[in-house]
Amino acid sequence: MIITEKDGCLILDGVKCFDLALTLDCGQAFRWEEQSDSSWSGAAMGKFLNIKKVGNERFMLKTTAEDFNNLWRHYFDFDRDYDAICKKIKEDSLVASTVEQYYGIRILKQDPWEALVSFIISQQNNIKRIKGIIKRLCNTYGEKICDGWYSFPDAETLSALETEDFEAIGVGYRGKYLKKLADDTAAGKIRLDEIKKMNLGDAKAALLAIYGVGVKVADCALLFGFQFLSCFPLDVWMKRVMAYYPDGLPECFKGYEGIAQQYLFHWARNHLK
DNA sequence: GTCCAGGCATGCA
DNA sequence: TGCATGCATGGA
Repeated sequence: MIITEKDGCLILDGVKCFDLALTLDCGQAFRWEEQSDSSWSGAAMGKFLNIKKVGNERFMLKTTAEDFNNLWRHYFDFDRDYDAICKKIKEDSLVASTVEQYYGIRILKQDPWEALVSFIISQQNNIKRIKGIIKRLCNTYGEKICDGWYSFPDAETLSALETEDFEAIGVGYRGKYLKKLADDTAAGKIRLDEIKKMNLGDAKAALLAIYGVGVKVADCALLFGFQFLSCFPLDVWMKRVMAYYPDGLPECFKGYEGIAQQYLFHWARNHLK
């Protein structure tokens, strides 16, 4: 990947396996919005970013070199060889067809807190409504980053709310989960930074101990927020996909089950309605 | 009107 | 690694 600065923007060349719509709007992150010029705007880690595909393997990012190297490079996992991973998981015939149809899905390295809160909201909910709730949460309780964009509110901020305040932005019965999570995190009873240092088994057990977090929400948080690429979340769509794997997951997924899962998830939502 | 969505806690057997 | 049920909300 070659990085050049131009007119206050960054140009990335040689970026392989990166489709903006498939990566930013595939149900792993909920804050990215496509703009009228087909660029994508979003916020993460307290920063705003606009990114646009401007050529073959070429992208233009409205950000600084400093923020790119400190944050976005890691967020998009640009230093991981996704082509090699795709080649490996394509040893499975169903994944091979999904990768050819939807080539360019990457797993984002999101902030653990944002991922955990987002996937608690996601339970028994649909993606369109999840995005609306999270936008209201950020616009109401986040700090302003730039015109129209707010940070994801931290635990201290949310611990000042009551359950009714969460319900007022449309989270429904999940309000009591968020209230307790915010309180316990702000008080230091839940330490996401410590969970991030654990092995997968311990990290999953720690997340499952949180009120409102079950197996599915824990797996999504671990995959999208704690960088455990071997997690394979089973939601209602993936349970339908599992009919194609009566003998369990193929060996070629090993270590990258979560990436295979995201291709299969996208395929299922489009073909198994 | 009914059904469903990136499910979970609770109570019961 | 039991199973049934209630739960908030809004789009299809």
